[in-house]
Amino acid sequence: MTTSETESPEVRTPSNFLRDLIAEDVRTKKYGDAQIQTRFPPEPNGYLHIGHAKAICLDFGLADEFVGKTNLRFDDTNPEKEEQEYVDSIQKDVRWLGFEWERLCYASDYFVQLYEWALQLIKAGKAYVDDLTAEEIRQYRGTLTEPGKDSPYRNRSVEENLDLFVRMKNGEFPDGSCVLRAKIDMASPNLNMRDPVMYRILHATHHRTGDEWCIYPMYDYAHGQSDSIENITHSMCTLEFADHQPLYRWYIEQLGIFPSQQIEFDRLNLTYTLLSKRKLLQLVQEGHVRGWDDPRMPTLSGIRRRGFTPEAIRAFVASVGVTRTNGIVDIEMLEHFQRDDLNRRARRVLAVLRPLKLVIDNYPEGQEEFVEVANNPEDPSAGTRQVPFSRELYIEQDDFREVPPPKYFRLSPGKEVRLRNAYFVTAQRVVKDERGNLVEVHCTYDPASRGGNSPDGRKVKSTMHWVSAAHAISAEIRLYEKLFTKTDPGDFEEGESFLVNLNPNSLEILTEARLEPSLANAQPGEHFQFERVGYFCPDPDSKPGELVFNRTLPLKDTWAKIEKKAGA
RNA sequence: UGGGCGAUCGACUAAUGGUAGGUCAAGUGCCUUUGGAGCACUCAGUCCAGGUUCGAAUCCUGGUCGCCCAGCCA
Repeated sequence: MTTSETESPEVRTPSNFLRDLIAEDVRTKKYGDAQIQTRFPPEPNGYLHIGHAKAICLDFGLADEFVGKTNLRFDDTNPEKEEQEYVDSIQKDVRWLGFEWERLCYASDYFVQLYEWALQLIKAGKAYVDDLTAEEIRQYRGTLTEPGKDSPYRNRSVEENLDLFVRMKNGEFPDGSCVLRAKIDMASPNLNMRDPVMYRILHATHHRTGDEWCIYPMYDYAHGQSDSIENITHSMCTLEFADHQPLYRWYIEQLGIFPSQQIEFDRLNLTYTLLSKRKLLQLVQEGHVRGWDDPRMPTLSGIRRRGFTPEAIRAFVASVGVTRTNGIVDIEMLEHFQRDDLNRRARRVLAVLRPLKLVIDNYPEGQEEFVEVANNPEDPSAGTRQVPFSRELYIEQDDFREVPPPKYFRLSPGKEVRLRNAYFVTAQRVVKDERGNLVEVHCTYDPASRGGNSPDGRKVKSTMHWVSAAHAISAEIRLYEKLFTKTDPGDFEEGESFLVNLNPNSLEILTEARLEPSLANAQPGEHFQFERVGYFCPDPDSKPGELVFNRTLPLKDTWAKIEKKAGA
């Protein structure tokens, strides 16, 4: 059993440069016998979105693969934007995605250590207090093509810097009056090295440290050292931080602490999707959506409410891979993995979104029976259930045409179709109201076709879903379309904003839907396929007797394509 | 026009000097008690120009194009 012929043809996801790099570090024992340690470092200033899911899968997934550990660390160095609400939602979302952290950390846990290291750098002549205003600092920084010039305060004595910095920390100075800067090189072609600010004065209340501090470290001064404190071996971040890497290393080298290494990868972008925390915040604050967890939002809480699953998201992330090129993934790719997942697990039910009464003239009045229906044809172990059938039913308005267009296989006068798992019916006549609107279709059924097959072997072109009018329950159905009309929501004319690309039809609410009675006890967190329609899930807005369903995704619709092609 | 990073089917991504392959999308057919799913097939790519080599997506040289950086945000 050792020949290559008997090896199982296991499916393996192709490698990527991150995995290769870590594997190489493990092989060469770059960190000795220490285990691989990563971290996921969100700033608690907003909700996590699908883009973060990629980072989470990489940070946790790769560590896991190499038998390492991952910390969840809140990068909470800016009290003005951060809130406990975000801290809570982030933890919930990471767990929902299926990951558990080794340690829960906060950059604010390291404020004392960071402060002491700042004193150390001042004593070493590597940092100074600068009294320049923010505007002056900008001017002194130079431009992309011109070098900056030294601040007049750059050569203060160590004693003076120490005194000033301690007084900064003690709250003797107002916001913005001065900053602590690293003394590096004002002529560096990398702007990040032109004496970057290490600390600024912010008399703000921090969500964890309260009013204990009035000076707060900048990202660059906090991140690498936080990594180092936690013995992070591989600190993965997105491409835009590549220019920060020299500074990341500079602090670690000057301080002589554990040499964590930063590695950058490409951020996830999706068509028709906005993944900017600032703009998502704007959508929420200005009421363009119903909240961070609006099912149209790309936030993890939004797509969770929409009915997306962690399994599908993880499969999607694995499939798009990781490189250093900036691209934009087709949203269809995400939707494919979600349909694939739900197709395997979602229980099938019959539900009519836009009802049209169908009366079976030759079915005995007052009679009812139950037909057996498979809960999931993809999974026989899901079993079957009994669904009530009677003389008056509802079918989908779209499933009947008085004048059928070419290739239309559904019900029309004189045509015979199958009611799923029930009987063959043939449309006979229609009933209209005084304004000429269709209100009922009358048909006849073939009693011999019970279960959905005719003993004479007769074939029908179409199978349709239905619900028994007398037994059906009603529900509100929320249909979602893309939130934006453009592939790139950030594409707009001068003087406009991304809001012009908002899709006015992104939410449609249906109130007439009729569902099979087994759905009466559906709970949020469950997933269903409404046969022939799409995947749906109960919304938390549901109340007893007042069900609300979200459409996660519609089923692929070949007929819609045919119709579109014919119309075009 | 300083610095950094990058460029493979329409999209994402493999091939690490040796047959340019996979997934999504698109299209065709088969099958079907979901016009779903599934199955089969098709379309379609190495940014450009030179060079090295028996052989280049890969190495070298020179271009072109794209993204990022001038917060006391992260």
